[in-house]
Amino acid sequence: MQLNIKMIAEMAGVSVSTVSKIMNNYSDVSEKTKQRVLEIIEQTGYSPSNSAKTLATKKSSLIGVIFAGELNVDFTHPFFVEVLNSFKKQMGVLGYDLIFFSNEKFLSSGDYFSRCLHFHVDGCVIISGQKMESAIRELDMSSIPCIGVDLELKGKKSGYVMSDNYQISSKVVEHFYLLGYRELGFIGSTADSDISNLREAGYIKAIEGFGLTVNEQWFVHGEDFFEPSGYEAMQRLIASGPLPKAVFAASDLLALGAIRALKEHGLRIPEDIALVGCDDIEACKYTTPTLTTIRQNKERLGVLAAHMLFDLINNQSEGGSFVVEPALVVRESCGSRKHP
Amino acid sequence: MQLNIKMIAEMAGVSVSTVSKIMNNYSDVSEKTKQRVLEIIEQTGYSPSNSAKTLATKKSSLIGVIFAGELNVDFTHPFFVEVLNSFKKQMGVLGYDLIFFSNEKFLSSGDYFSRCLHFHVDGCVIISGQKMESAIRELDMSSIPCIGVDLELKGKKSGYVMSDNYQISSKVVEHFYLLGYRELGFIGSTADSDISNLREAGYIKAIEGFGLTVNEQWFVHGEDFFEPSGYEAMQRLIASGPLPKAVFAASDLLALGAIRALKEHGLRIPEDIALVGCDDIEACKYTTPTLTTIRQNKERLGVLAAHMLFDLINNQSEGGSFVVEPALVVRESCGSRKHP
DNA sequence: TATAGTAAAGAAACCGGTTTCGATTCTGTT
DNA sequence: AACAGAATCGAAACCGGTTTCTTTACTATA
Repeated sequence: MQLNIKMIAEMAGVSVSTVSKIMNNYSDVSEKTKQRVLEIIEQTGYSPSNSAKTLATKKSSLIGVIFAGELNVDFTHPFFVEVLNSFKKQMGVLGYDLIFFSNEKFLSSGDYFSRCLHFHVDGCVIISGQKMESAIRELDMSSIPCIGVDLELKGKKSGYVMSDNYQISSKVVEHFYLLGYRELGFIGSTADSDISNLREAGYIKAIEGFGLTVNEQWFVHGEDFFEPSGYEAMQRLIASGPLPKAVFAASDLLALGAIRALKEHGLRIPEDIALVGCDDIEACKYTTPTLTTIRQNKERLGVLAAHMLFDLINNQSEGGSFVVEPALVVRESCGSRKHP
Repeated sequence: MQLNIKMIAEMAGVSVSTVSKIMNNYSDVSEKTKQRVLEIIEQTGYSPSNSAKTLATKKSSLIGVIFAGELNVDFTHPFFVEVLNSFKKQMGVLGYDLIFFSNEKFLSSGDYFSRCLHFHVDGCVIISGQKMESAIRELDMSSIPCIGVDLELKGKKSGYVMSDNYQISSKVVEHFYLLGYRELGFIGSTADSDISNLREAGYIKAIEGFGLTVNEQWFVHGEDFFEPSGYEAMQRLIASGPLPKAVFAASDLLALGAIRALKEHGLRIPEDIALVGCDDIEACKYTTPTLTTIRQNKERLGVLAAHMLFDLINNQSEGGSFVVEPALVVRESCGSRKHP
């Protein structure tokens, strides 16, 4: 038989209510009985049933984690997974556990909202590089506290965290500029992605800010943020005529694919073309040449997401957003000498 | 107000019990009322409270996921995370969701068993490259169905999946042998790790099986399975005298670290020393030279783990283990020509 | 000593489901 | 028409907690 509150009450010779009060720090219980009961709880290792507690209080201490968007983003995604890791740690410290919703087909059109109700989650975090689907929109607009990671949630009980994408792009352009590169290209994603669009817009703005001209021929797009798209995009760039001197890829995986394509064509990095990625995933350190990239502070993104969600759950904030400053990580893929 | 079974019952003009019976496929309910109620459920999008259901049935449709061991293994681990991904997908298809236990300090000595009871999980999966801790042992011996990934669980309601580590090693040795390498080294981990020990034992056995001699000077160990340990282990190997002609690293990350050390010393791969890793993580494709490695069928490991756990939960099996066959992935790090 | 006020504890309703068991209605048979 | 048996449905107890409200015991004050 499972240990329950009634058994604890009997062992201590008190009522069930008294035990409950002790576990929830009510004040109307004498110090003496409190100690006695706590000792029994300690000895027996009693832990109250989460279901019963949730049923009674409508609070579950559970945070729902949603990988939104069509496939693609899951535990194997090198960027999100690090944010998630930090988020999980921080949420654990705050006393919450994480529950992951399966988004398999058999779910009625990925109805995240009703799953949140089903599990009585206190809040949830939505991870996605893609534009909003309607199921997410519904959740965003609901009364369930939500935090988006790289996803702009606007609901009254929602917020989001992301890196400063404009600044990402401008740091890249500045780096290129100072090294003497003037003919700049871009590899983005056509996936319905706010992130890609923001980075591209910022990139264009920064180029113009430095008084350079934007050549749209050097702007190509893969269908997502993964390696094969980068390969394929660079193939097109190579095929389409004279190359830019430097290219910014909106993700490291895109850059990795681009490297593969360049190598196949016997082009040297950075002598023939310089390259900067984005995300600073592990693999950047192992390529030849090693990949200059933008480091997003994933740990901080996770911690911020956790704290924002906590505040939202406890009505201590009104939502909003946090933007985290990126950092340029200089490695070998842009060379070091001034270019003509 | 939250939609609940009573409201559905009222709307349909039937009793609560009838609604419950319909949702649980009882037979003593007429087709007519069944259709009427189902229609209302459909329209309203009603989804029964998991807490209430769990409280009443003691089944939660939740699977606990535990990252065991001291830190180190978490969402960012390139191997486990892929197994987990496949596991999650399969478990989703089987109708379960995943809950991740925080293993933060504030938990009384990581008492996984009581957390399982707390959440009424139907079963759990334990992921770890390290030897058993007592908290895991307790869970293993309990009546809660458990599956270990790379962790030998022996309890009556437990099972495990792992790759055939002996075969991993023997495939590597065979590869070395056929390419003409005779002087073989090994980089393992001193972490209390069954995996490292199994691979090392299998490696030695295979070397002897080919009639070669084992030189223990060429067997070095890092303190874990990560890149810095590989770097540091290779440093020691280089410092300690004449090098072997080929080295098997018990993980790709160890191999990556070894590559870094070799490059720093101006040693060429594979001309001066050949290298094989293990796991086939993404990064293998991006190193120079690309890394020959052993591919573990992570997807299959995840699927097997899911099905074993499902059977265990439904009393359709007695536990046991599944061993998955590994495959050699030949890339550039061993060269291709026969060595003298 | 009587009384008011406070501290401590418990009874009971409630959360939203499940499940047993008894009641009622519907068949078909003689 | 009477009745057995099956089909259908609902009442109520239960799961393990929380919380309100009442009761009881104790303390302090006049």
